Amino acid sequence: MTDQKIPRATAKRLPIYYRYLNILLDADKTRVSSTELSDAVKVDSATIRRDFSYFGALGKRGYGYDVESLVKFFKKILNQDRLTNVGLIGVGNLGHALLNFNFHQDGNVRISAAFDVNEELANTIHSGVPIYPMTDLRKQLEEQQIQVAILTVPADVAQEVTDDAVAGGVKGILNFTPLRITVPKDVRVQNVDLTNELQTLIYFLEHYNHKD
Amino acid sequence: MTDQKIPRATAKRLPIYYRYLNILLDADKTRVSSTELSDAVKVDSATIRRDFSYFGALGKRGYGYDVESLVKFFKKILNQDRLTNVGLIGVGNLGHALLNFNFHQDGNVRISAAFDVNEELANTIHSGVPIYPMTDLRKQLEEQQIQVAILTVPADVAQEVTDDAVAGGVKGILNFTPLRITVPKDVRVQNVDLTNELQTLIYFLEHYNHKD
DNA sequence: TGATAATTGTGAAAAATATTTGCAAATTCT
DNA sequence: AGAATTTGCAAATATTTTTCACAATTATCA
Repeated sequence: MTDQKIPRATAKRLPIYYRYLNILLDADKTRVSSTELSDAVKVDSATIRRDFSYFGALGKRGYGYDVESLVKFFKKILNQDRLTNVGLIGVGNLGHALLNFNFHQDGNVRISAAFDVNEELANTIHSGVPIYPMTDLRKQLEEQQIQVAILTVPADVAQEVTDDAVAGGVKGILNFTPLRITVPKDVRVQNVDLTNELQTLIYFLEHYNHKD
Repeated sequence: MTDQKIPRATAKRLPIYYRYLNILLDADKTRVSSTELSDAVKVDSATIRRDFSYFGALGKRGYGYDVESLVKFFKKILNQDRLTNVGLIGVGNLGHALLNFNFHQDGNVRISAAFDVNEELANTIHSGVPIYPMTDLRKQLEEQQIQVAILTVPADVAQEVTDDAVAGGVKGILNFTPLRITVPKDVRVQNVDLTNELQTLIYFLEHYNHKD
């Protein structure tokens, strides 16, 4: 919104930087150069400087970057400074695992509500997260002002559930279904298609014998 | 190996094409044109033809593509025609879910062995998959000729486990740990960093108000 | 203090990747 | 046979990402 468009490639590296910077912070390092970072995260130092530069001048020439302020900066950029509540839609196999999955290693993302069609699951609490019936999806999302949803429902209901979630105010969806859901253009979808990932992996395996 | 390098963007679209072609097949459609496909999968028809052309001349001018042979062809390309055995390393939350996860909707991928350090888990069977102690990792991978592994271990042991798996002959790793593991260049790693995906999603959410 | 070394930030070039155009060639359809 | 389709593909274009290269700035040390 405020800042200009950051390249997708850069955005994807931000969490990687952030993670390593935190390690440095824990190790009480006060400064770090792009070259040092480069070694650790396996990204060319020029690329790192370029990436950082999209956010302005974060470093000091002849010195490098101050670890603490860099962490603080990225914490803000990556919304790690406040809790983001996330809804989990579909408590099957995968959904269940994600309930237990420790998303908030660095303490910013929390699944605060889950939904399932299964009446028996509904109104119980799993891993500290209340599970609501699917019929309450929209209402609960609205009430709890949840803007991010993880979609782990069967493919055949993916679209209708999505529509419902969007109606409930969701603006970002982490989509684990193999379906390419359709959403209004102000809603962002990030697809995580595990089957697809495996297939692509196997494809490359069979057809090339090298990394890239 | 045999075929030349296919662009990553193309490779990622293959499963999408494949999925839709199967739908056509089920609906007893015998032919399809790139234009028709285009509508369905939301990819420009020229791009589709370009994509297909990497694999040779699959269609007939003036006619289009024969659905059945196309499906057959992609089935082979995507290794859907034979079972790929996969090892699951680390039966924690996520690992457990993946054991149950129906990877082989179209019947080609099967987790045939799982591994965990937990002595109590080892030597039991979960969801029909035998769980071996981590100490047997290399041996079992070798014996069962497993070339693909799903890595769902804690980050702090990710690298050593990887080394072990690679020693056991693994050529492809679906890496769920947040660590960027180091492997020989003939081993391919596909990273699935859920925390990262969520963070990136949230980042885009906060910073742009449009899809792309 | 002044010289030397380190390091950023960034314009511009280069490289990599991906899409689109345009059309000859082949095929079908009537 | 002639019109209408539709592929396959070379080449052009567009987009995205990385890298180069160096002035500007700051730190460090003799």
